[in-house]
Amino acid sequence: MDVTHILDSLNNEQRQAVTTDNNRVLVLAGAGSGKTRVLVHRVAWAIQMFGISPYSILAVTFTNKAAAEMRGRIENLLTIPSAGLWVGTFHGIAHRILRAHSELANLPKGFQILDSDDQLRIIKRILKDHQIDDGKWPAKQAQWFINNKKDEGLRPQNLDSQDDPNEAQWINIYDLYEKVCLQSGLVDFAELLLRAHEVLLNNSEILDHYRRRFRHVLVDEFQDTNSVQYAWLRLLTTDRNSLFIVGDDDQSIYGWRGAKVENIQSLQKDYTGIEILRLEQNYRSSGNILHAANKLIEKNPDRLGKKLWTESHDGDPVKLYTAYNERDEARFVVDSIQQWIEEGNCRKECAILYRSNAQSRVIEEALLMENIPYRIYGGMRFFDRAEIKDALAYLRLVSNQLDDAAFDRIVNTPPRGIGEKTLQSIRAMALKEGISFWDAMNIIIEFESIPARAVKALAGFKSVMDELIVFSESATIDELLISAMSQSGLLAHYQKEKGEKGRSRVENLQELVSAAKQFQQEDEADLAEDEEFADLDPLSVFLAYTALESGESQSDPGDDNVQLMTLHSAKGLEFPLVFIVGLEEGLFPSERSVAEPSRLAEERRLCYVGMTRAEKQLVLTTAEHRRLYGRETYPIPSRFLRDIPENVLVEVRPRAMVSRPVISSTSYQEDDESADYQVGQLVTHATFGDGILVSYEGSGNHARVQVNFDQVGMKWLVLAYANLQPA
DNA sequence: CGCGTCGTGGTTTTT
DNA sequence: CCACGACGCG
Repeated sequence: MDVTHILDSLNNEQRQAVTTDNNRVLVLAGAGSGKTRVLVHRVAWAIQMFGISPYSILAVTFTNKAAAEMRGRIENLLTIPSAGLWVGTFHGIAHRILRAHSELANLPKGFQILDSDDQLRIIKRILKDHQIDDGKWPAKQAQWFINNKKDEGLRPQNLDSQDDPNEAQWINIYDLYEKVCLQSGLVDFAELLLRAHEVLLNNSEILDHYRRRFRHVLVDEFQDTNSVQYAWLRLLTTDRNSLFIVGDDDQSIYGWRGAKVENIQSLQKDYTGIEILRLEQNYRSSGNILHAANKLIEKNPDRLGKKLWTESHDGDPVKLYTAYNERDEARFVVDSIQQWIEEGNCRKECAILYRSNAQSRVIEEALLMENIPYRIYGGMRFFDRAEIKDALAYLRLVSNQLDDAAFDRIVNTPPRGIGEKTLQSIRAMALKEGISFWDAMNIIIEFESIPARAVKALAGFKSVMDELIVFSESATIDELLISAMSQSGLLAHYQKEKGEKGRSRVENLQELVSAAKQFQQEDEADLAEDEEFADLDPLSVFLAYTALESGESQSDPGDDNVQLMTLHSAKGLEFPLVFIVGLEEGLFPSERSVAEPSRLAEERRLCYVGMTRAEKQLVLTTAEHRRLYGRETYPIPSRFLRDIPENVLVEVRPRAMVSRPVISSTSYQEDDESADYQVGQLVTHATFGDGILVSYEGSGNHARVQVNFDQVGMKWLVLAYANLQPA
């Protein structure tokens, strides 16, 4: 078979990784070195060259987006069908395993997935039910505690409070939470992984089955794996399985949510003879940008060591702009983008990256002012919207009447006269008898143990649900959804809601119906292709899909928008022009990380990730004043700026205007003609009156100043004509 | 039950 | 500063 097309486009390092005979491989791949490419080609190589069945391959990533991309690229390379190939996220695969072996996992057949929102609600309810003081044990923190322990593979019974009553209470909450989930047939995200691991661990036939099936396991973004995920991989791969791992310790930015970079070291210990290959040639950034990023990351201790190089030219130096304040910073970024566009480039080639979401606001305002369209990444997921979750909760309760979380959500949504009092009776009975809310409701209706009006309201709800349950036997998912939305009055409820908000909610509900329809046609068929999953209940599978998939697949890449996102969400992306804003101590690195070396190192990696997103131009900004939480702050420039060598960094703000030099510098010197004016200075204009000079651009006769006038607000003036007088 | 007021807290995010 | 959640009133 001709396999040259698989190798043709690869460099030597990449080719070596793709074709190595070793069945344990760790590829340390720097940013922009083609790491996913290597993984994809390795799969194609194995299939086409050695005739390995796609059936025996498991490729794992972290996000649905990455998994979809990987699958697409593999299919493009292959000349044969990829049937049976498992490409997915850790969570998706764990979920499939649990569905296939729900009895062994001790889960009801129609178990459902709990998203973090539902999880928090359940915890809040537990705290209420058991009169635990929310002030001393906040629900958010309990959630964090539980998820952390699960990520570490720890159950309540594995935990020891060491006689610390505080700790004992956390463990107690965790324990109560587990019982509620189990009783309701609910599984949270961390539980998916942990329970799948336990199923494999405790059932040797199942474990053997998957070990034999997945002879070839490949993992992308390995530096993001947590303890359970690693244990899971360990369990699945014996010395008869091949393991191909791609990762970059310098891009580990998720330590705060349980990711363990140390897993890369463990790998070398646990898999003897593992071959380590490095991909160091970068195909993304021009020389100066890469050099700056290399120098920055060099400052981190305990790196596995990698030095990226490129064949491309030096390109532009990295630019640094010291803004007067956050609005000046935003204005500078927007001006630069306008200039970029005037030079004939696209808006979508520009990305503005920030450390925290709150920073986007000022930038948005500046973009709006200039009518530049933009898109913010990482907002709310489609399936997380309240109206969508309401509609889905009806389906969840239809599918599984034990689901107390779903019951709780919709019993009075839309409002139907079931108040707090009635709910209290239901909860109290459920808690006392150890039964579900649904069953408790039925008993209360039967014995009419509450006021007649409340009984009537409950009975109304029950009859809607009963009808839906009957209808679900014969209906498709989209039919059931339409029926649920109209019978319950949910659609009418949102249709009544006035304004833009109500309109978009109704639209979203309609969108949900089409998503269900589409799912029924496509995804379900995909799953049935695998005989192990052919007999799954379609409704449960659809509901799981809505929990695991963000629903953002239909983004419109065609639109030419400036891209705004956090540094975290920029990972894996690339843009010709990148701005990283807010490079100030306390903001980036964030205040909460500076005291701890390991967290500081992670911040530095985050900065490295941001910088290596840039292809042609990288612009960094820092502000001398920043309004933060309503207070004016005077931050000092980020330490990361000092790590960038001067010979690749250019300050684009005239020196005369910098009230405090950021970087001692041989960089770029404007003539000092206009040094009469300082930012912050009071000035007077013949028609506008008094104001404060807040910002400055250019030099000499072309210089423009921005003045905030007491009477007329912010104005841009050309210094040469403005005839300003110091006030 | 819906709306208004007061109070508080406020990295990063995927599944 | 501003967004969101907890309370209380009509």
